[in-house]
Amino acid sequence: MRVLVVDDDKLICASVKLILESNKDIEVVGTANSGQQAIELYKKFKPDILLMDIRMDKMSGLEAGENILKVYKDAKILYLTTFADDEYIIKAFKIGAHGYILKQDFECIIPSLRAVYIGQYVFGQDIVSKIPALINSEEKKNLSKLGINDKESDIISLVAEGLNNKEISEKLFLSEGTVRNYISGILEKLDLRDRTQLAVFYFKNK
Amino acid sequence: MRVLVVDDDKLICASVKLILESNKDIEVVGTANSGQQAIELYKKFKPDILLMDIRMDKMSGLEAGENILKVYKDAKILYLTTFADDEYIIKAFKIGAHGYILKQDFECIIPSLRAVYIGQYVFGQDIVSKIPALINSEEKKNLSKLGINDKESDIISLVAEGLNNKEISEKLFLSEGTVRNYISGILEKLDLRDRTQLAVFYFKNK
DNA sequence: AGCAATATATTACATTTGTCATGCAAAGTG
DNA sequence: CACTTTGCATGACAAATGTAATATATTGCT
Repeated sequence: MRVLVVDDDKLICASVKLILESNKDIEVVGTANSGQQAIELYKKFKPDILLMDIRMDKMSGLEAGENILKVYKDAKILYLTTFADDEYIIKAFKIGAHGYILKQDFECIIPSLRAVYIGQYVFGQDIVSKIPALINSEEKKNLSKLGINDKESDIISLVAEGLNNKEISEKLFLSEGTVRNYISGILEKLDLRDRTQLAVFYFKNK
Repeated sequence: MRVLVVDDDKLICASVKLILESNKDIEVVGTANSGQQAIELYKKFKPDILLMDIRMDKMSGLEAGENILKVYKDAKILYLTTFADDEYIIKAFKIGAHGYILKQDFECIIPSLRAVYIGQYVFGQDIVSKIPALINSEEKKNLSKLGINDKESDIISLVAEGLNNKEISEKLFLSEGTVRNYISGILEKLDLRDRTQLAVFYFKNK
C-alpha cells in the first residue's frame, strides 16, 4: 500500500510517516506540506491513498483533493485533521473523499487506511455523529395517516402558497367561514397553532 | 472480537459465520434470524459488534438496532445489506450505527469489522456517494441585495420557524410592537402580504 | 454643537385569523 | 322510515396581525 502524506506541519508528517512505516506493507511514497505540493506529488507518484490534513496555509486539503479527484477519479483521499467542522465534513463528502478521521484518534489511522485501501469509506465518531443534523431527514409524515383528507390537503397546499382565507374560499368555492373551520380542524389534527406554522409544516414535510 | 450475526436468510448467516471464523481473532457468538431474536441474543451475549441485515420479516434491523442502542449506548452495529436505500441510510445514521456496507462487497466485511471494532465508522461506496444529495447545503441566498439587514433576517428566520410576534420579541429582546413594525417593513420590502407569505418566501428562497 | 439617521417603543385602529356553538341539507345506514 | 354522518355554512367573539403616526434615545456626521 503506497501512501502520500500531506500536512503543513512537518513534525506531523514525520510522525505519521513513522507510524505508517512501522507496518511493512505500507510505504510512504512522499510527504507534502501544502495543497499545491500534494497535487504535484500525487501526479508524480500515483499513491494508493492520499492521507491529508485539511487546514493548510495556501491551498486547503479540500481544495487540493477536489483538484486531484477531478483528474484521478479513483483517487482515495483520507482526511486526517483536527476539527470536525460542519463545512469541512460536507465538503469532504461532496468531493468524494474516502474518509475523514480525527488526529486525536491516531491509533485508528492504520486500520482506517486498510479499510480505505479496499474501497470502503471510513469516518470517526465525531464526524458521523454530526451527519444526522446535516441531513434533510424530513421524515415525510404521511398526511393520510394523520387523518388529513383530500379537501384538507388542498387547503394545506393553498395555505402553503400564501393565500388567505378569502382567496382559498374563492378557489375552492367554499365560504370563508368554512375555510376557517377547515383550517381550524387541520391545525388541531397536526397540533399546530396557526397558518404560518402550517405552511412551515408543509415545506418541512414535502 | 465477538460478533453476533443477524440475517433472516439462514444461508447467509451461515456463510458469514464461516467467513468470519476463518479469522481466528473473530468469534461468532451467535446468529439470529429476526430483529426480535437479535435483541434477545444481544442482551445475552453482549457482543463487541452486531453485524445485521436491515430488511427482515417481522422487525427490521433498523428497529432492532434502535432498541438495542437505546439500552446499550455503546453497542456497535454494522449493517450488512443488499440495498442502499435513502431512507435506510438516513435512519442508520440517525440511530448511530457504526457502519453500513453492502453484501456485494463481501470481501470488505472483515476489514470493516476491524475498523468498527476500534471505534471507526465504515461505509461502502454506494452509501457515501448518496450522502451529499441528502445534506442541507444551505446556500444562503443573499437577502442583503433586497435591502434586508441582519436583524430583519433574524426575524424572517423566526417567522419561518412558525413563531408568533410575542415569541420573536422574547427571543430578540424587543417589544412585540417593534417586532410588528419590523415585519411590516419586511413585508413591504419583499412585496408580500403577511407572515405566512413570508414563511413561504423563506422556504422557496433557501 | 447641530442635525440627520437609526433603533426601539408606544398607541390606536382595522383586518385577519382561529375557535366555538349551532344550523341545515344531502347522503348513508340501520 | 328514523338515524347518523358528512359537508358546508353562519354568527359571535377573542386573539393575533399589519399599518400608521408619533416619540425617544443613541449614534454618527459635519
